[in-house]
Amino acid sequence: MSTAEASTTGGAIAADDRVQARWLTAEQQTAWRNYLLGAARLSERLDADLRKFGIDLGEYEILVTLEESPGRRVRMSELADRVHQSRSRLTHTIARMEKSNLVVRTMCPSDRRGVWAQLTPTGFDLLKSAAPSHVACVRRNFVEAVGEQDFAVLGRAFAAVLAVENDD
Amino acid sequence: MSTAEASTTGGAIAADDRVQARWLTAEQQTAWRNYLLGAARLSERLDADLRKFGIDLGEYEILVTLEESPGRRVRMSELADRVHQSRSRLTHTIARMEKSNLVVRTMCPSDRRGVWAQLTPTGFDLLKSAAPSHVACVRRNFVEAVGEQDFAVLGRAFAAVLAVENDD
DNA sequence: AAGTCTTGGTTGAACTTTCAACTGGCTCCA
DNA sequence: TGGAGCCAGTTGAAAGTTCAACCAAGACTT
Repeated sequence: MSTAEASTTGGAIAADDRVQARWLTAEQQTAWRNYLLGAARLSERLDADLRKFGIDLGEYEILVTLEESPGRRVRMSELADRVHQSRSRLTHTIARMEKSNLVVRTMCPSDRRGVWAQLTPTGFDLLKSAAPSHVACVRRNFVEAVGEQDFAVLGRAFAAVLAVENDD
Repeated sequence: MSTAEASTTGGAIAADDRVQARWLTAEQQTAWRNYLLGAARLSERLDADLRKFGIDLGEYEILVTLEESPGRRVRMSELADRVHQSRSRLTHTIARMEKSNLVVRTMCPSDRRGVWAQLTPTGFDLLKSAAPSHVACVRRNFVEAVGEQDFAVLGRAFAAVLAVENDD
């Protein structure tokens, strides 16, 4: 990177207000902002697409995760991790989805604290009908927009983000 | 699965449920999921960092945008675009920030429909104190995790996402 | 076998975001 | 000059998310 310049991840703070720290270079700032904006737009578009089927991306991810799992069911806390939602949020979300008959909750026999979220036939049908449009949307707005090469880089990049050790 | 196989952006749908469509390859799926998960984790970490200062990423972006603008003020609807929030959401957010004295709203003389959101000295001070930690957090969890090279690619990639023409 | 600690999950209230309706000011054209 | 239509911004209720407190069951310790 070139030299560290005073700015607040962006514009210039008046000279006498400069702070001692390593800022981002102009290029890095641009990249960062492109990311912020691009990611926001992308999820807007995916949500808009899924809204036709009455769900949002979070719920779609739940359906996919369930569908992929043995018996089409997953325990709540594992599901929470896999779809990166808080336990509490997942409880509420699954409650809503249960009302729409997309999933059902059943007690887990081996661990009586546990609860399985299970995909229903209705949920599976919804997934089947939403998937083609959704995948097309991801391809069009992301994979193809970015290009195969860069898309692969992007995959690595976010794997690296995940790998950053963090004192959570 | 390696080549484009029946799946719901992910796992296998039973053979007799296959749908005609171009799915993602296994590598593309992995990349896509890394992105979904990585992006979620990243914003979690940035939010956690900013929470120390009593704001979230959305509010931080507002502060930065204002700070960078002539007179440290921007009209509501332009601000909404620049921080990719809906007009309505911005109204509520700015209302909250006004209560904390981070911004003030003033009538725009040239267009009497218009409203300026203006950064206050308090808001500016908060920005100054939050910025170093925030930027460090972005560097650590994103720029450096990903590496200079790939980070640049990422910038291009999301510019491409933004460039996808869309019948909004 | 009791005591404590941890884990899995839910609850409800507080807070934030979305959605649709609405006010009022600008524009343009007859 | 007076609509018709559009643009800027707000409003309040509904929907969704977060937060902290909670209950119940497993696990570990003695």
